[in-house]
Amino acid sequence: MRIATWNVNSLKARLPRVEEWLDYAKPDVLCMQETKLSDATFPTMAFSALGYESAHHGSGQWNGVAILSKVGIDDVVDGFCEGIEADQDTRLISATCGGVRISSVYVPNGRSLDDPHYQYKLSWFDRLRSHLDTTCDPDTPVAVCGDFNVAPEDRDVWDPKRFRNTTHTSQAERDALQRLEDWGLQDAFRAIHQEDRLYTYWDYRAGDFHMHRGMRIDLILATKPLVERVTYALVDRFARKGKQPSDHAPLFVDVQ
DNA sequence: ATGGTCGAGTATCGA
Repeated sequence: MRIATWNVNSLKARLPRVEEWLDYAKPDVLCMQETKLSDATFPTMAFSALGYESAHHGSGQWNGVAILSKVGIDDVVDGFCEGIEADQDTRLISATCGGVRISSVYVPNGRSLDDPHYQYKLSWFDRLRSHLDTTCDPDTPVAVCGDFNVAPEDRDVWDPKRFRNTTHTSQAERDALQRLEDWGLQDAFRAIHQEDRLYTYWDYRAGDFHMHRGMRIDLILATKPLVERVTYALVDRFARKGKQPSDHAPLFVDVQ
């Protein structure tokens, strides 16, 4: 089973590239973020034509998350579960696919350390942890996939010095990510790859992609019973090249 | 040393 995640940065702008990628990468499950679509404009038929069932949670213009699946898509939940303060944005959708509880997450960017969105980001992480506490069991297969807008370690950004006193690398953000790992999630990509300079996001500006100036902020976090089944993991840099790419590359893991 | 691009929508904001 191949589980993938991709921040597509507008599914309207990206649909041809997503269709192309589904055709050759053949994921069983694809989590998408930043669809920037309402549920009414989500291209359900385009994906069903390729053999995928889908679930989308979006309000249009900003954010928006989706799950595509060839292995079933059951018990869909939009956003945080009951009992947790509702999110102002559409950043989380969860479903059970092929026996795995899958979430597609788009963690708030944070903007800057003194911006209210930074506190929103930290609060969002804590609510995600509470959501997992309430809805999932770390002794079962769970995958939380998406754009976390946090580089877990300094080696996950191209130049750590440039990221001091900015979002994506601050201790509070990394602590929030660690609390998800404390619950029972592991970085499935790192289970396979220990090398540096492996990124998932490159700014459109300044030729950052070609200069290898990237960040590893898209993650597949998996519980122990799932991460033990991972046989292969890849960031598909090919999808960041060519015509009208997203600024993120897709990431996937294969599980036995 | 700084900024360099996209995509939202159609002036700027967000990333």
